[in-house]
Amino acid sequence: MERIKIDALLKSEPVGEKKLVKGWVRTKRGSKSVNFIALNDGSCIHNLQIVADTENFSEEVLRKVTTGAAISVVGEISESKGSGQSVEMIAEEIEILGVADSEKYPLQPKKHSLEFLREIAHLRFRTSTFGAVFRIRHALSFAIHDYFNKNGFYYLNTPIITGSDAEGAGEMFRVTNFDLDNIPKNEEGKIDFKEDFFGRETNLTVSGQLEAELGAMALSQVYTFGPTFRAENSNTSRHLAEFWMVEPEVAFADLKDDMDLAEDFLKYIVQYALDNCADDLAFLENRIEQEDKQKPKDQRQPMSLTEKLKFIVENEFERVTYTDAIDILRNSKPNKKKKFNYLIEEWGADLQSEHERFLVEKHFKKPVILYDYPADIKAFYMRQNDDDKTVAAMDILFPGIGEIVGGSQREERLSVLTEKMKDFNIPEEEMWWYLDTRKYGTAPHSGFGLGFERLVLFVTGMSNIRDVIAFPRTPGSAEF
RNA sequence: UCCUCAGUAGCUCAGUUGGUUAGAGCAUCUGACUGUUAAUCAGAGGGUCGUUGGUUCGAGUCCAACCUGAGGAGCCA
Repeated sequence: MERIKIDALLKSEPVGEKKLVKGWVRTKRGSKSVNFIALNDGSCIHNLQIVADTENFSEEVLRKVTTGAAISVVGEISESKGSGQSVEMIAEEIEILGVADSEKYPLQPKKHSLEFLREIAHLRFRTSTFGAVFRIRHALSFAIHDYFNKNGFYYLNTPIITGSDAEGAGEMFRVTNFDLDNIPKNEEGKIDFKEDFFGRETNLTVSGQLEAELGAMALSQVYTFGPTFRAENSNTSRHLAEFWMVEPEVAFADLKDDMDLAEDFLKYIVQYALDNCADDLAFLENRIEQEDKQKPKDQRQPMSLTEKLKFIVENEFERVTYTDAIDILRNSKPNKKKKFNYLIEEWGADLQSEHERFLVEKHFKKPVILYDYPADIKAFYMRQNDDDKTVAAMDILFPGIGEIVGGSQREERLSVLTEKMKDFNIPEEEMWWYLDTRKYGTAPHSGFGLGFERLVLFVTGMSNIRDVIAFPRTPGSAEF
């Protein structure tokens, strides 16, 4: 008999038919005469209730049906006599595929703290919460490819090992094949990278953007979606040393086109989750509500998870220039009453988390796109505006997450770009290939980077980024 | 990296101004129960109180350093 997934079974409710299911036991309860087994196979949030009449099975078999065990069951589907589920399976054959010693198996049929589950990340997939999170993560990932494919973008795989250290996006992880106890030195006593595997210094990528630009300058529209590495000693609920980033790059597009693309893209992804992950979202929403009940009223979420997601889809993002944002902040109550840790005094200051949160959560109460930032606080490749003070950069800020997207129109004018690189101390000779796109057939182009885990955080309503990636890499932590 | 808080049974936590043998709920095990929904009821087992050092007649409790975790900040996506 062919196995049926529990999701398909619960949706079709084939009452009266004999079916085969396989999965992992969540709980077993019952009396002398009858046992109830909650079985989950990861195909959906729901469990299938298996009813096992103790007369039909040896004590030996039923004793091995414990939380965590993998079993295979054949039985007839019938309407449930109990409440809580509409159909159940009356077991005829139970095969134990893999036992789970109940004295040692760490997952119990009760709520565990997320901190504890992080320590057993290899098993946390088996909980309802992480099942929901990873199904949603998959759906979002699929929606991203779907959106770009429908809109004429090509998926470009940019290198993970990069020879360029000029990407300007933070500390990099060194990639080397050297025997670390015996590193070759040159005549000056410095490390001789000519002897290393690639014949040069190499690192893990911090961004695929520069390479994506090269692709966009021929294919018109490309996107990358891959792992990204930052060796920053960041210990927050929003940062990972290894994370996944989505980076579209579009030729013949200015900053407004870039903002339009990012907003449309985010709305499509969120709508996709609403349309395709209703059960998992409902579970997570309920979970958040239960947690909120423990908190004081002023710390509770103003909107439920699905309300929050619908709000994103249904409302225009607020577009504000950096200059206007500074004015709003300067005249804001927390600034005047000196409640900000960093007071806004003059134009040119970098915005802190508290300022971004004020704009998004208090002032506009919706996603905000900030654009036209001071050139001094942004990267070298961003296009200089006519005012000579600002660059065509934009950040999208989401409630609870902060910066979810960072993008810009790229500097396409060779002389302006090389001038900028001098100011930023970036050697032209290392970037010859990048500059070639400005020498030969240069054109306006734009793009942005989206932190995938931050998107997953927002859509699932989880609060720590380590709980939306299977095996988080953070400073001092690379178990599993 | 900085600031704050925490670390007691498998999990979640309580433990009084330092004072006999360190507790609870859940989980586990044993038994009871004809349909349970985190089943219920009865009983049992389970501890190097994060580590090291110090103060003291005496430390889970006080002090120091370190380790681990969480929240916030910086860096950013």
